[in-house]
Amino acid sequence: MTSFISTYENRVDRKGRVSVPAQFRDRLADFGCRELVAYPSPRQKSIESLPKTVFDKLMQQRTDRNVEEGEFERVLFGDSKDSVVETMMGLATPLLIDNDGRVLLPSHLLQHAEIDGRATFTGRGNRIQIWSPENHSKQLESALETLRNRLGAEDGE
Amino acid sequence: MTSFISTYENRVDRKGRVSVPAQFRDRLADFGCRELVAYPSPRQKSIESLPKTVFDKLMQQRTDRNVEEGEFERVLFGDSKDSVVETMMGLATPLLIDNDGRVLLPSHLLQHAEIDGRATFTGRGNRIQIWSPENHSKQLESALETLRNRLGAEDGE
DNA sequence: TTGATACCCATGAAATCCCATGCTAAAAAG
DNA sequence: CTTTTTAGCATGGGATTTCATGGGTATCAA
Repeated sequence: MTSFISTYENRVDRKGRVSVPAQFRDRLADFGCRELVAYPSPRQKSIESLPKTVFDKLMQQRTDRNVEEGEFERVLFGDSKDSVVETMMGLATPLLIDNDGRVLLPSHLLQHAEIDGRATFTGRGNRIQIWSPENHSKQLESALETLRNRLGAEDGE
Repeated sequence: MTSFISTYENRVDRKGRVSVPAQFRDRLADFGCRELVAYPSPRQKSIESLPKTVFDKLMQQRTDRNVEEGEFERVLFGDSKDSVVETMMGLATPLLIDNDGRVLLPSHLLQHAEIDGRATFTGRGNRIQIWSPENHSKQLESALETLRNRLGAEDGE
């Protein structure tokens, strides 16, 4: 299946609208999907998002498994181990893509990601991350640093 | 199994277009592929690229498996162990080959590889590298130097 | 009514398509 | 063996389409 790759920077207008990069919209269309589900990243100052169809599928599997296994308490009250995931569900927001290919980013997500004026969309395989350009650069720089260390600095060229 | 070999130097026009060498296009056709995925080499001032079909296959292995297995947190937030791979996904760009056999090189890749006016395509088996002619010569020279040292300067000339 | 959101259209810039040209190397003709 | 054709390919430029973006208007709820 197709995956989300590459990085794009788009403008957030005064109404809070941003164009989802056309490349990503095309990938979404492969899923038969015009909607994202977005939630704050717990570790980073970024927004994570999934195609709604993928998100729904995950939820379904999770529920089914608990029901099948007769985990009544877990179905009724949840599982303390999963509290992180369940917390995220409360924070998750569906992002409907309009006819012009734009979404409206809710303010709590904008605040979490410190986005103001410009937003960087970056592909993560089956996810899409949304950053402020500044925070994205920082993150990328440190990730590359880690990568270089891991590969080991060979020829300087 | 077909592979990319040999080296070609082509012109980058003012729109940022470059012809992909016909030899390489033919190899791509063997993969049933009219598209490359390009990303900066972390160690060198060059662009690395793979046939999109090959890249997709790689990604698919790690991407879809998590979804199938319902690995919740991993799908939602990614896996810190895989951060290197995810970083590369953000840096990767699809390069669509047009009807004239050309691709449009995005500016961040041109900058990374210090390409301006001319580009050197060089086969690396299953990959294609793209260099500025100058950096490519240097790299080649030092690679040969390394090779000579390794083999030892035994036989006279 | 007011504020927020969805829908519609206009615009400029950038990416893509399409066609013409010229170069080079191989093939054909003398 | 030399000269002439031919075909494949890289390259340039103009035309066309895609895309991001801004603004106006309709719709709905508080």
